[in-house]
Parts: sequence; structure tokens; C-alpha cells
Amino acid sequence: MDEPAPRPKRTRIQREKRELIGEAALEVFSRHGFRGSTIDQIADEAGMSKPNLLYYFKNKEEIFTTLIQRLMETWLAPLRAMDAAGDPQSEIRSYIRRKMEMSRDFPRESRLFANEILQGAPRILPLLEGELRELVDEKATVIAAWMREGRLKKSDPYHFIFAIWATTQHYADFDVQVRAVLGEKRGGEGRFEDAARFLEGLFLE
Amino acid sequence: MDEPAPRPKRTRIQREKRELIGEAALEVFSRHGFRGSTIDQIADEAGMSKPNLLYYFKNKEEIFTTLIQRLMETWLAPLRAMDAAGDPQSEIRSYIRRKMEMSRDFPRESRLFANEILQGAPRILPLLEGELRELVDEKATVIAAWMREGRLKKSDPYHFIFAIWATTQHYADFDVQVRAVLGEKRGGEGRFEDAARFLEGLFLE
DNA sequence: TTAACGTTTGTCCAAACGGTCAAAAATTTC
DNA sequence: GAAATTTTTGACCGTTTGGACAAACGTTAA
Repeated sequence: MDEPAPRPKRTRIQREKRELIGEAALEVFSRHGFRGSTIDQIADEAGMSKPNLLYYFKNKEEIFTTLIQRLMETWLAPLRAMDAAGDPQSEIRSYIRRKMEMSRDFPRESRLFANEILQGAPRILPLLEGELRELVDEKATVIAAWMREGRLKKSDPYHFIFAIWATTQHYADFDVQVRAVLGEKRGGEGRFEDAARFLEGLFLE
Repeated sequence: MDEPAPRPKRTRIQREKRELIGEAALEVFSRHGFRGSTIDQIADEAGMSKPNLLYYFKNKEEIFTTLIQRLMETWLAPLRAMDAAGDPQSEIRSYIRRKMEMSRDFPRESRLFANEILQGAPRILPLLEGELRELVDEKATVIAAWMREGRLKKSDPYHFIFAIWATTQHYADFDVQVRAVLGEKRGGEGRFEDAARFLEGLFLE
């Protein structure tokens, strides 16, 4: 975390296998959290032996942190993309759409993140208090300005952002519940589109 | 799950100790999920030895299911209380308020529930597909009627309910993140009141 | 006082856990 | 193709885990 860490040179196989392991680890960690997951499970999922896996990652911790570090970038990208110079309505709409697509296309990433936060964010708290907070401060200011100018319905910009996070991620993290409640007919693939439309109506106009 | 189970007669000590263990288990399970928690941790938290704890509950599974079964009742109560004969605006407002109070006063229960769902709801899926679904169907019908009568802004009643769940529970499940982002000043006790006011504005009018 | 019952503890076990290691196997480099 | 290097494996280790058990302890009621 201090030194720049002299970017390790990796062979083709190392890159491929680390990728494969990351994929498997995502599957396992996102369901059971850090403590609830075992190296054996991940190795199984990746189709290799435990010692072989540990040849590519020095321990369980390193697999997890590698995963969550990569994730955080992807995770913040949609909010980063929100443009102060753009039209408020379509900026918010795009933001909701993007977050909703992430819930649909990367539910495991969402659950991994949720798991980490639920456990008290032991591994990423500094990131939340630093990078995330600064980003939200910045965008909240933008939103507040839009509201002041009457281009967006007035409310608390921080809780406005929280509400978008909560509702969009709900469709990834609580997917089982959503499908259970909606049943066969409405719980199919269309549920994400329905949800996106609902959320646009909720947050805009 | 089949037989009515002949209500076990319990001594005073048994009732007290089972209560004490439940309290401790809630603390531990809500942070680490089922697989991530150990009986030793729970016993420690309850201030007793592991064998002693296992005298009151026959295994880890039973502690968990006892906990989550009791929880489900409490959890659904606010939605149950929503009255078709009442005024839509104040019914929704009360519902949001109640859910928000639960996030503030029972965050561990909320996290326990979230953990279970994140893991795919292995222990309560039947309940979600049965009791919960029926309840939501019923209340969604009520809300739909209110909307048709023009007494509530028109939208999808199911996603409307999901959105209330997601936003209110966010303040319990993602509390660490909320506080990290809001910082010292706005992240204090007042955050629940701020959130409740924001949510009323979002869902009503 | 003692028999009966409820409670608590120390000890133990087999399985699962995170991780190591030396040696075999496969691959790349010369 | 041989040598050097990378990758894979099986065997192993110390620790933690869920759980069993008998013995000890405490409490009450005859």
C-alpha cells in the first residue's frame, strides 16, 4: 500500500490462470463472504488443485483483495461518468440505466461488494472514507446545483445518491427475493427493464 | 416442518439462556453470515462455554433457524399493518417511518436477513415464495387500487414496494458506507431522520 | 439426607481448514 | 534435443471447526 510495487512480470499462463481463479473466487466469495468461503471451494470451481491455486496467489486474503480492488474501479465508473455540463434529466437517467445494467450483468460483483460492507467493510473502509467520499461530495455538489437551478426536483443530494444505489443494487443483491415475489410471469428477464422504467419515474420528473 | 412439534416445556433458566444465546448469535451471524460464524464465537459472546451452549441448542443450524424464524414475523409486521381502508398518503408514510425505525433500532436483524438473501436464501426460500409473496400480492393490489383512484402517484406497485424495502434497509445494511460518505457532521444520529424525510418526499406527493 | 433432576465443564474426536514442501511433469529457451 | 524454467501434484502439518460425552456441579423437593 506504500511502495508502488514493481509491477510483476507475468507469463501468459500466469495471466490466464490468475484470471480463471479470479472468476472462480468471485463466484464463491460473492455467495459466502470472505470467512464463509474456502480455498478448496475456489480451487474446485476453477478446476485446479489447492496447491496449484496457491502457486498463483500467496493466500486467501490476496485473492480477495485483488478481486475487490479491481471491482471498486468498475463500481465507481458510472458515477464518475456523471457530467456536470450535461442535461440533469438525461445524466440521472443514464446513471440509473448504467447501474441497472450492472445489476443485471454483474450481480456477483454487486453481491461481493454488499458482503464486504455488511461485514463492516474491514478491507475497504479507508477507500470509502477517502476516494468514495470525495467522489460523492463532488457529484452531490453538482446535483445540488442542478436542484438550485430548478432543473431537478429539490431534495437532499446525498440521500438522493444513496437511494439510487440502494434501489438499483437491490435487483442484484436481493435477486432471489425479487424473483420469489414476482413469480414466473413477471420475474423473468424483463424484470430489469421494468425496474429501470419504474426507477426513472421515481427519481425524475 | 411437518408435525406441529409438541411445544417443548422449558424451565426459567432455559428460557433465559436461549434468549441470551439468541442475542449473541444475532450479533455474530449478522456480521459474518452462517458459514462465516463459529459456535465458539457465539458462546464467547454469550459468556458461556461451547458445550454449555450446545446444551440449549442441538447444533449451529438450529440456532440460526430459530433466529431467522422469529425475525421474519417482526420483519413483515410493518407491511401487514398497511391498511387498505386508511388514507394512502399517511399509510405509505407510516410504512416508511416504521421501516426506517427498524433500520435504526434493529440493524443486526436487517443484516442477518440481508446475509441470508445474499447467500441465495437457502433456508427461507419457501417462505419467500409462499407467505411473503402472498402478502406482497395482497398489498400490491391495495396500492394499485389507490393509484387507480388517483390517490397515489401511478407506478408499478411491486417495484414501489421493492424500492421502499431497498432504500430503508440500505441505512441498516450499508450503514458503514453511509457514515463513511456523510462524515462526522451529517453522519451522526440525525442521519435516520434526514433519510426518513428524504424518502417521504421521494415516494409521496 | 438423599435421590432426582437440571446445568456446566473439561476432554476428546473426526473432519475441514489455510498453507507448506519437495518432487514430478510440462513447457520454454538455448 | 538438452538444460533451464515454469507449472502441477500428492503428501503432509498445525490449527480450527462442529459436535459428543461422561463426569462434576448445583438445585430442589421428599
